[in-house]
Amino acid sequence: MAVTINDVAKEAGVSITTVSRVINGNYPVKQETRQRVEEAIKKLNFQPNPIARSLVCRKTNSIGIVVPSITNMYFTEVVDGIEKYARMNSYDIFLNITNGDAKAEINAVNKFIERYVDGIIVVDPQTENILSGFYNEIVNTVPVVFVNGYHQEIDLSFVISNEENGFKNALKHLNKTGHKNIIFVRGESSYSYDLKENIYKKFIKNIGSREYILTVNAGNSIEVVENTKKAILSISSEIKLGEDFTALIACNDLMATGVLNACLELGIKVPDEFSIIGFDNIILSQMTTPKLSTVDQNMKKLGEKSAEMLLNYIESGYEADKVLINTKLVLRESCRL
Amino acid sequence: MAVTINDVAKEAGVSITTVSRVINGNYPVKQETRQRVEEAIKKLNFQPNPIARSLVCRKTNSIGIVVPSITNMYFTEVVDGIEKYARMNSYDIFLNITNGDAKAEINAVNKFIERYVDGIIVVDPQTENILSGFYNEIVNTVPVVFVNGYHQEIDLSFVISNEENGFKNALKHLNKTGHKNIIFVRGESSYSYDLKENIYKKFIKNIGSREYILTVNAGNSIEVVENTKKAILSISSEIKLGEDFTALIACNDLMATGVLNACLELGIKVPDEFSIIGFDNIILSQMTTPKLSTVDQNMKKLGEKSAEMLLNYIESGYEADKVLINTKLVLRESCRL
DNA sequence: CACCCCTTTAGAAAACGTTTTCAGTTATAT
DNA sequence: ATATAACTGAAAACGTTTTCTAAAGGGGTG
Repeated sequence: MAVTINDVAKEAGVSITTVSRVINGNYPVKQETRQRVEEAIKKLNFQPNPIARSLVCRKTNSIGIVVPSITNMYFTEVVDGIEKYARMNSYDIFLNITNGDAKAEINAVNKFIERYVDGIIVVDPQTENILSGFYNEIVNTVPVVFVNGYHQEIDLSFVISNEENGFKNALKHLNKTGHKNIIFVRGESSYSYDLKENIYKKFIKNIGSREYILTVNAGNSIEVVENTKKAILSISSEIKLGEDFTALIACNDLMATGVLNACLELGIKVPDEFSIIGFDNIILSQMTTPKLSTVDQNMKKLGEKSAEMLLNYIESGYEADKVLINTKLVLRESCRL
Repeated sequence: MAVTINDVAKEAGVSITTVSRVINGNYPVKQETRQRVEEAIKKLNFQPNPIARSLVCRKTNSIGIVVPSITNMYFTEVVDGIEKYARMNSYDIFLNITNGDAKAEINAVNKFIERYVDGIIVVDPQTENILSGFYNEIVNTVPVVFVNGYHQEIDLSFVISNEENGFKNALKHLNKTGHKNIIFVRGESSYSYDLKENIYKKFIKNIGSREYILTVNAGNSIEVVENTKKAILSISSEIKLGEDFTALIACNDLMATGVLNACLELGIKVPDEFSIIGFDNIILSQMTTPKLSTVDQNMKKLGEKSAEMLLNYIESGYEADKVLINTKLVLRESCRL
């Protein structure tokens, strides 16, 4: 069927060894011979079978990426960053979506290992899998890098967004522009939510103002927006938005959008009467009216950086490391300037 | 390093042939022998090397998916559908993002073929690649199915969303709920936009009303929303929204969102003064206030169906075919009911 | 009962398409 | 002349599946 190295060798009148050498250029071949081989390759349009290659070299030039969801604009940008970097460096990528299920995540990783991928990136790993030590074993077999997720005192490789910094800046901005009482909205349970809540509490205590934490039910992207909107609507009788509290900071842009939708429905003017700041800077944040002020996590860079680390590990060996990606407050229209 | 079929054979005291046979169950093996082998496999935790397997069987149990963008909620759901179906049937998926570049699409397909994927799904193929005959050659090598895109008189396999039907229904609904003058907004050039424009024109002529076609510049998702908003804003002096025209139908939900944003800014009440219907039913359409009425394309099903077709081709041989997926008008809050 | 034929079961070896090791020959430099 | 470098090929290796060959067992026939 397909043309093999044997056909080329025959055509050029050399051994397959020589053909292999001119292909890989890792061994001296006489100029004249090389030329003959190259002509044969071109003439027959020969392309080395990567499978045969993989078998002997134990290298597949592929990486696996496991991600909780792909209908989530956050992850989508991370994956985009990974894909671009990987492809630029001629790695192909396998995709596996786990729906945030811990078992599914483990299965995905094991499947990738069986497939002999050269490396694995896990976006937002399940905390229990990190803590169980599962990955500490895996990492002896194949390099793994994680994008975000729980990483305290864990000897694994992470690319982490500097959420503290960005979140603190958002809080500061709100306060600097005259807001004292600021609502905090978070989801049910996640390392990142806890992190932000702690910062929020400390900040509020520092400026001596009133704390208000709203926890909304998780779910898919649509549900997050919906649930947040409902939650805001339901507290709006108990608490006067725009008076008792004049600002709100949300753990992500979906929640912020939900808040915005609630304000629209309640007739509360954003940002004139009420300021909102989201987090992440997903594309949605530029599709609302007013456009959301938010903290840019640079998901694309998170993805690129994780891919860069992974490829380095593949080439030069694995060694646990953590790299921090800066976040940046981006002021748009949903808060005072 | 890893345990091979040889280790198992030695452990069980049989030949590798026998081990292979109990693994694949394609040849009679004495009950007792089988048991011994199975125990050895379990004891050593043997997993056949898929690469060696691929080399001899010429089957990789993987499919390639090429998609213009992954930060586009439309494609994202298609990919989600494909991934789920493929994984359920134990195929792994390779992902390649082309950014809508025709050359990149060709490269992606060629790369996948070099990798010996068992099949390829191309989402929204570039019309020029379809017309050039490129794929008609490819299809002799490996099955390919397309999701949407140009498909007139083309002898290739498509899963197509029945856009005509859904679009017509949306138009009818608008007219039935008292709208006569309806604006049509489309992007620059695409088979699907042309299709809808033709239906629109015919419909408007039929009901004897005034035609107004607004073409907005393409770009990424954010730009589409933005450009549409600007376009609406700029025609709003020339044309009285809510008076001259009381409704609008857009070629996709991003455009519809842009329109909605413009109305919000202009103080035009949706749907009381102005009705909007989008197209696609991407998640964004449920995140706006009011929620967008739209035509559901069931992208997930498009993905699933294309994967189903592809796997059938892989098992039973390729044969060009077209299957139509129904669309459905979903009425929410952005238009009269 | 001996013989033959067929079925069941099993292994040796070839094949898949590469890379790499080993051995060897020729040319070049000292 | 000799050591070294440049160049080449045969064969082993990677880990499977599959083909080919064959032994063992069972049942029917003369």
